[in-house]
Amino acid sequence: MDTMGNWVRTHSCGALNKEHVGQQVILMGWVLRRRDHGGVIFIDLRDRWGLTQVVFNPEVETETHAKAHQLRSEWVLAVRGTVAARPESMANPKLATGEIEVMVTDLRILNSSETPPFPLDEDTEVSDILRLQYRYLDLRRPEMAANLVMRHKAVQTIRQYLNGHGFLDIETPMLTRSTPEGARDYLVPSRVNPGKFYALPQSPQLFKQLLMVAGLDRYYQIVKCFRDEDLRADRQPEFTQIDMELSFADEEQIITITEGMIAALFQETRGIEVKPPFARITYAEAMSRFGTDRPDTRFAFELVDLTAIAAACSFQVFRAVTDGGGTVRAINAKGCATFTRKELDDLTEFAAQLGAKGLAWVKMKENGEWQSPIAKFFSDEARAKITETMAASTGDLLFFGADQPKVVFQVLSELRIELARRLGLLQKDQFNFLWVTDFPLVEYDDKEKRFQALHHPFTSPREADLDKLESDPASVLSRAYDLVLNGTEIGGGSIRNHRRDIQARVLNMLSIGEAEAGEKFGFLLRALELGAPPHGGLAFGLDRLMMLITGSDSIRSVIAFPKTQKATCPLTDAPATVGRRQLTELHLRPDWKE
RNA sequence: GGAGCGGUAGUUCAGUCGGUUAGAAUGCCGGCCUGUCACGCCGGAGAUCGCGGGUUCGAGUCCCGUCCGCUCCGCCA
Repeated sequence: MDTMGNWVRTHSCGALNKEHVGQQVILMGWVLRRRDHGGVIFIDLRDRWGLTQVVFNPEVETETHAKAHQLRSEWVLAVRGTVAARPESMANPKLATGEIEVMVTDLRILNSSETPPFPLDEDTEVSDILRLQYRYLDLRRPEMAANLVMRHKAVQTIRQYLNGHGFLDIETPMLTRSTPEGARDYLVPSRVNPGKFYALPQSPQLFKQLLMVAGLDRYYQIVKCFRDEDLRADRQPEFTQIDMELSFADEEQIITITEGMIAALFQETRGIEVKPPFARITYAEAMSRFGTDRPDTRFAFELVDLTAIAAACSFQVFRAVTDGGGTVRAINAKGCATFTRKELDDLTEFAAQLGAKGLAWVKMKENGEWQSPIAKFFSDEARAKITETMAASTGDLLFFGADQPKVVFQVLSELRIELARRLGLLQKDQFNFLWVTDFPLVEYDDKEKRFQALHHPFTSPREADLDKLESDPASVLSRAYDLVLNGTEIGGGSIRNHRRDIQARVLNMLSIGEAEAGEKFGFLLRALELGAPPHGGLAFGLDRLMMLITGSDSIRSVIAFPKTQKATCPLTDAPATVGRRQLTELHLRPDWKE
């Protein structure tokens, strides 16, 4: 094994090209591959920036060549040599450095490596757990490194943009107290306050509002947040938010500033021009047309309301639903009448898993004829009416959902995405942004028998709806807005309640009593009494944004050290048990049971 | 808490109806090779079939339980 000695790296492994021919260089990196011809030996040397072929020729330097025979995958090298142009026929157009190679005169072996537990090439799909256990090897793979580089660029772009718009980057506490409503908290026991716990923040919501009361006017933070809930491909227990708050701004100003930030982000990371202003849709329209508050608008298959027609038809299944206050909606899968029976059975099963009792379908034949298990239950007129309402023509495939609205919306909204997936309509390079506005302030929770905030309890109601706060809570709309990208919610925010009296009425509406409010966030309510300016803001999910920007299927691909679905870290083996002494110090009982 | 899919050599996978010594590719080790670029050729080593139990003359294969991974529902914005 050698040391670096006085060698200083002159170039990265991605830097050299024809212009460097003849120069003496020193490269350092890892052995990606070795091609040992007995005589000449080729090594692909890799670092974060790229790949350079370095050549050991016995005629150039016999001793160095002999030393190079022992090199293996992932050994760490320093090589000194001369940049040589490859003959025309031997250039490798797949490589950025493919027109040159380095003829090595001196080799220093900085470290050896055992055979890696999995190949670091791009061709093998390695199991997730192995990748996470050896994440430092996984991150050597160029596509993973590229994701982290892209994330770095994104963060720098956002900081630069917000700094330029008068925002201050201000840190807020990680050890704080449980926020009301939201998700389950991660708790941290306090040693010096026996029996008491901090909570890790689900978001800096209350602190950023206090910063507005403090007069700091514009705040942002790229900050870790924590939620102790079950994981998904796009959900980790700790994740990063781009958190912002502005004073003296209304929805329009916040949306405009945000759109500029997103445009800069896509320009700098992907070189993609996205043109504000983004499309907008109200919550009510989104639900009615797409069955969800985060519609993917890259494809059609919109929901059509057939409740009125169904209520007047003779099909008992539909009639029972409409008589029971349910809804009947359908989507027209244009040109999908070629679906096989098996595909339809699969989709029916898919719908069943989402709670559908069945999934009626109609294949459109010539002259408006229906091929469908339910065709016989409809009169000619009813069929004609539905065909017309659905704008259905020969070759189309109709799917019907009949149930309570919640079920129908969920089933059909997921079905449209599944159809698009099967038809290859989900183009990863198409970016459809959509603001969703005019959310209801609250929704009724059947289990808890009370209204719950759709966004959070500090969201302001629309001024026009203020007089309905007590009389008709369900009809009150909020000043909240979400930004949706290709069917994924990437950000959301609202104008907050800056007036103490209105905040009190909202809390009252949410059945949060004065005592409870005072105990949990009395400090915020007090701040509202001491000159809180009108303010609002929003937060973006950085991980989700990066997932979409990099075209990844999971946010795990854009997080350096993510957790598994059971929220463990195979690399560090967290979470782990701790000793009795630590528990005792924290006033926790060491004899806990399942 | 629930549903689905998966777990076989270092890795990625195959393994039919339960039946001989569990295969392939790649990687690894050794040998040969001076222009390859996923180098090539020859040879070799390498398996707790996730774990536990059961059925059977016989289990990678069937049954039960359990652990782990992934996707989804619930949960979560």
